[in-house]
Amino acid sequence: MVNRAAQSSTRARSVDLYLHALMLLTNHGQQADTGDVAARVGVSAAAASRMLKNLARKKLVRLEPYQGAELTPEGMHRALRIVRRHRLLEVFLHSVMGFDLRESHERAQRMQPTVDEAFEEKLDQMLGRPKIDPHGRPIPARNVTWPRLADSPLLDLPAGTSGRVSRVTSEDAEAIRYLERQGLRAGAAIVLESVAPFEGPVTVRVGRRQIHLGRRLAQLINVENHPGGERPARTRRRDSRAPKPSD
Amino acid sequence: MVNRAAQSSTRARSVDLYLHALMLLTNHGQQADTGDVAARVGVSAAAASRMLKNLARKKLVRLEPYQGAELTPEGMHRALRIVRRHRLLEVFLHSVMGFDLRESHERAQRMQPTVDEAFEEKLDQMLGRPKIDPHGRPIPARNVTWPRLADSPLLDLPAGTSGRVSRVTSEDAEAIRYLERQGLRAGAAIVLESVAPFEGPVTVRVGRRQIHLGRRLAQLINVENHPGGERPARTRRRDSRAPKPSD
DNA sequence: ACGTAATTTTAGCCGCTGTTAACTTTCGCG
DNA sequence: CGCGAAAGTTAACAGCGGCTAAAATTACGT
Repeated sequence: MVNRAAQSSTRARSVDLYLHALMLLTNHGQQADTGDVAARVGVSAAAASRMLKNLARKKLVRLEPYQGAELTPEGMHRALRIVRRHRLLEVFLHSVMGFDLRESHERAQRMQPTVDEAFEEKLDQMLGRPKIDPHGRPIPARNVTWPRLADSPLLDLPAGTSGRVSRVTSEDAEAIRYLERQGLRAGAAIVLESVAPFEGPVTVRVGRRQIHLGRRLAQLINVENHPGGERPARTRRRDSRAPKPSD
Repeated sequence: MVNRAAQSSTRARSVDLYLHALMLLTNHGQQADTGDVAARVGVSAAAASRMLKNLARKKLVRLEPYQGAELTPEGMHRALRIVRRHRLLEVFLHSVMGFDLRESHERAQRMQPTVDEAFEEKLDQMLGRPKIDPHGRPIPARNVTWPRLADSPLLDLPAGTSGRVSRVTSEDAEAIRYLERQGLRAGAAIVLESVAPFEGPVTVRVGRRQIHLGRRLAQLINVENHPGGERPARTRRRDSRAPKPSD
């Protein structure tokens, strides 16, 4: 009748936001500076500065005052778990609940602290152990490593290659939507017809349409690998509709 | 790129816990006293006392110091919305995610603050607008009123009546499980054979089994109404498996 | 009826995380 | 090279919500 023990954990929420932000800001090797972190988390620079110091004290972050911060291996591990949960939530919110990308992101943010081991596992299972989120970004695996995705950036391929779009990865909803309207969505058959030199436009064929894209947009497109010369015939990915992410 | 506005609400969580507790403790008319509230929410009496004062200041609760408290109409309204969300979450967690009753309850508690209008509606929709939670308790309707349930407590019926179990309502998981094992679960055909006088045992028939129940257990059972003399043939309710609630 | 036990309330404290305002460090440019 | 703006850090404060301890109130048994 008494229901102690029911209240428990909504503890340690905001730490997660900072780790998540750091992960995204530093995953290409650089350090993240306080301002960027603050902006990403949505708090004042003062708050971010202090939190970074806390995280440093907890050995989750290596901090060089006035210079920047980066995750320690320990912090990286924690952050990957957070990213995994966040992206699983996004898949759920988008594909199952039907929220658009922006809303899915925001709700995932809010729901994050309610996800624990068990929930994460059931969610993963229920969603069919997705490898990518609704933005086309990879979802860290259960062992908290990045999954091997069987695709490559379109621009890494030689002209003439044909394949199937695996995902369109961008934080800019407009960009995704534009490509979407051109038929460039996950699953679409595509032929890379030419790549103009000097950062010039890229020409691709989608169905019977020929499309010219700037490098920035072309960069967003990934195509499935088809190791030998076989037809691209693998299972098709989740589609990515709707607007504005940022994750 | 900056993602302000993403952080927003996990605000005002614990208030909800107190309102929920008050709703349950007072819904039979009585006042709730501080100790009960504290126990239910799982905090010290001091914490509960102060929170009750806050709620009184906000006009959500009418408080007689040292005596007890009850919800104002406004508070009742808020509480009903909370209960609605809690129970929808329980249905989701139990029926869709597969958590047992106890876990569903605890998780619902934690997830509560992440549910807003839109989420509530999608959830309700996705679950087929359930009228009862996994404990057999009614889920307040969208307009925040108790739903009319087409059933009656078994003990309100005259001996000889037959019907179909609509729900077994209890906070005691053991009780539910015991009845479960006797075949007394939602959907089961049941005949009320006799009710012994002087608070004596109740005899029911389930299938070809005859079962004798104490009044306390018998009280938990509700049977569907079948207005005229028609066979009970309505759509079967969700089943209620698993253990320990408290909600 | 009265004193003691139980309950409730108040007071004071803590930790967390946000803010603004002042101070410090860095860095680019004249 | 030095200076001022920009970026980062520290300080002081706020509000929430928990806790314990002490004070206040109520309630009950003899």
